[in-house]
Amino acid sequence: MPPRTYISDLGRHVGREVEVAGWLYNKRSSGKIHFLLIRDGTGLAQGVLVKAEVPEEVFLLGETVTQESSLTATGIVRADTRAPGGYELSLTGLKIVQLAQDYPITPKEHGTAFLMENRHLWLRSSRQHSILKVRDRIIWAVREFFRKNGFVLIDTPILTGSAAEGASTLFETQYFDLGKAYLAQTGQLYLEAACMAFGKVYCFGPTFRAEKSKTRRHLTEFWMVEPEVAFNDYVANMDLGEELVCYIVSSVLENCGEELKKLERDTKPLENIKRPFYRISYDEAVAKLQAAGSSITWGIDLGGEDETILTKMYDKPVYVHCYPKECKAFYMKLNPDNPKTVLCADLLAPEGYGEIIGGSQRADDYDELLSRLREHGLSEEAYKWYLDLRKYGSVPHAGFGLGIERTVGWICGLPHVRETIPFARMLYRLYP
RNA sequence: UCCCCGGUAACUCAACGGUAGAGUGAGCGGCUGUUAACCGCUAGGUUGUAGGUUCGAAUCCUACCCGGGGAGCCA
Repeated sequence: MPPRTYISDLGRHVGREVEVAGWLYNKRSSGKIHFLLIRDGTGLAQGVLVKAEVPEEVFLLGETVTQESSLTATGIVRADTRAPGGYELSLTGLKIVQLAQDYPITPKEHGTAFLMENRHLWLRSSRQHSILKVRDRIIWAVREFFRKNGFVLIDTPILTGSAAEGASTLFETQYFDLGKAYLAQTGQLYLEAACMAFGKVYCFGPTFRAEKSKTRRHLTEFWMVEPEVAFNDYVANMDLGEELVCYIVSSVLENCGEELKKLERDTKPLENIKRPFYRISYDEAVAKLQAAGSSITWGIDLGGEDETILTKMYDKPVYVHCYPKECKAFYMKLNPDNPKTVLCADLLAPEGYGEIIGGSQRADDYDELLSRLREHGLSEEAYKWYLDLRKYGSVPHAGFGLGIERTVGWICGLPHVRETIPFARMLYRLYP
């Protein structure tokens, strides 16, 4: 029996007979010669089946085998520039593991609604394969970055007893006899507790928003990484965000060149992602937007259109900091230089991809936090433990959340976040 | 929740008040180097649902259902 090999390793076996195991990606035939395009998850290889060179029954299997049938094939590895992947197999044997019938996704065009309905199969196509490999790399880069920089991973709860950011809509469930529980929309409050224990911490997990958002930038379930650092102010927080984003981008450029090429992503704008990024205050942003014709007035949040206008003025990500406090969550620290604003900073990705980071320095004074809780009409009892953190050795601290799917979408140059996660959860999609 | 767009063959679309059609996929046949292979033939439809207007509706009107995009909100 020839040795089993992954397609990505074929280059190490030129001239020798090997076995590959996978699925039929596509097939072309010319009567006395079949071209079987085989994928195994590591790559694509073309198997060439010549009538005169194999037993009759093997050649017939080449006619029978259908798109996405599972199979094993043996053959001699040859370098050939005509073949996708650079190597091809002169087939000596072929076995069908299971014969697929009427595979719904053909090599021709399909609409996204149909493809999303067949997401469990769509994952097999090369474009989706590339996107999810970039996602994998981004997640590894995030974990590497925090580990190298001395952060401790803290897993925060997904089931919580109260809303973290108040107004947003939460997914609700009944929690035994203790009443309603909610799916977490951030791990931040728990992370603040952990950063008082460990100094530098981060959490990384799924987060849930029951908002009825129907846009290319929203999912109801998405992944967010959130660092929190004791003794950092909002400026150091922006520094950390820049370092993280640069680390992610350079890791993708270094390791995913092939994937980005398949996605036809122009890597020039990504190669430009180096510190420092741009930083402007909310006040400056409003002035620039008004000059550019936006109808924004001081005191309201930037709209999607405003973000697009703003990011197109810059060739790198841009931080917008110190928003009016009315736009932002109760836990953000008031700006001592202008108490109408808070010490926050959102990072807008270039090329119109919008907000990928939202962060702030946190309110660390007991009385300030208490009055802000009351302003937002939140229960003091539910936040007792959170207030405790301001009673026992409170320190300045800051953190942010980075949205993984938006980051994947930006780096891959995709029009919609639904392709950046294996199984997207959206307003009208819970299947498959 | 609001605004805009759409729903015709398995898929992508055409037909725009007068006999529902093409390409792809599927099935059969041909072809020894194909690259979304190519060539020939065949099968495949209660036009999202329910009502209405009309001699006649895929087409016009109303309601509903299902999707897509955007607003708000956010990562």
